[in-house]
Amino acid sequence: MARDEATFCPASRAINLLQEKWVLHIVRTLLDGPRGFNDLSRAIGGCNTTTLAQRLEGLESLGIVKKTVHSVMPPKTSYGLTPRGVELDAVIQAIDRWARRHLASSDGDVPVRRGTTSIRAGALRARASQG
Amino acid sequence: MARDEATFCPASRAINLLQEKWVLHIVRTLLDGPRGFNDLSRAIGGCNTTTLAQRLEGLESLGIVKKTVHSVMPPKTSYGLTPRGVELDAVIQAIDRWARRHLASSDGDVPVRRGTTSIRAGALRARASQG
DNA sequence: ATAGAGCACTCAATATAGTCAAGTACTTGA
DNA sequence: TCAAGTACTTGACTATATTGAGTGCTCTAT
Repeated sequence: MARDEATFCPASRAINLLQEKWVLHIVRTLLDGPRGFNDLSRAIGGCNTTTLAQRLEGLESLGIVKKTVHSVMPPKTSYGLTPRGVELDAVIQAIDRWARRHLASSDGDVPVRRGTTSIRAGALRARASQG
Repeated sequence: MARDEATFCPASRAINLLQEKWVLHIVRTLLDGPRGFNDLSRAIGGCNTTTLAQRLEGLESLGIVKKTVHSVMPPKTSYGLTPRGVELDAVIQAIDRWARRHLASSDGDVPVRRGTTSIRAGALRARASQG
């Protein structure tokens, strides 16, 4: 899209948002219910706390995630989805359906070294060419 | 997800794929029909040719994009979606529906400096707090 | 009382991913 | 011959993500 479309087209802006690393993972995990910071971190796995804190702050500022600090001792935090966030369920489900159809039969031992599965040229080529 | 889930859960792997920068933009653009390299680059906008070439190669290796070299003079290349790629339409449409509901009313002048809209802490906070 | 563990982060350094500007090698048309 | 279009590639640079450690709190066990 041109600069104009990037800024004015809602779909483009949503894509820009969802393509941020870990955002979809966070939403997917939170769809199962609210979680504390470390709990969420473990559930997602692979995403370090620095990045997670950044993403959570960003998502909160967009009204997708709601941070709640419980006034108990010790003070506990929980992150949950707002109604706006819950509606991303449709996106996650569409991804899930696509994945079941097209990724389910692949073998599982993707050579992930760090971070997540990358599609950088060559990384998955040998593997993908099997299917 | 734990290392196991990251590798074995199809949805997680699909998310890892779709969160790669520009992948969703490429798919969305190609949904309208095949395009040549420069044409696609212009249509997406913002994505430089280096990254585009990498993404295209990765997506091709995953059977989502099909590269066709036409034997004309000068030789023209066109990138189109495979059936597997076309099925991502459901994901794009889900994103589009969500975007229309939640992003449409926002003002358009998102402070994009380079690349795409970032949700890094603070970048959109002031803006998002308006809605 | 002190140690160890869990919570929710933050920081600085480093690694990786993405971008920019330019260049390659080709053909077409003026 | 020159400018422009095709489809990329290269190298330098920058933005972003990750690592590993550390902070300050509380709770439980010894």
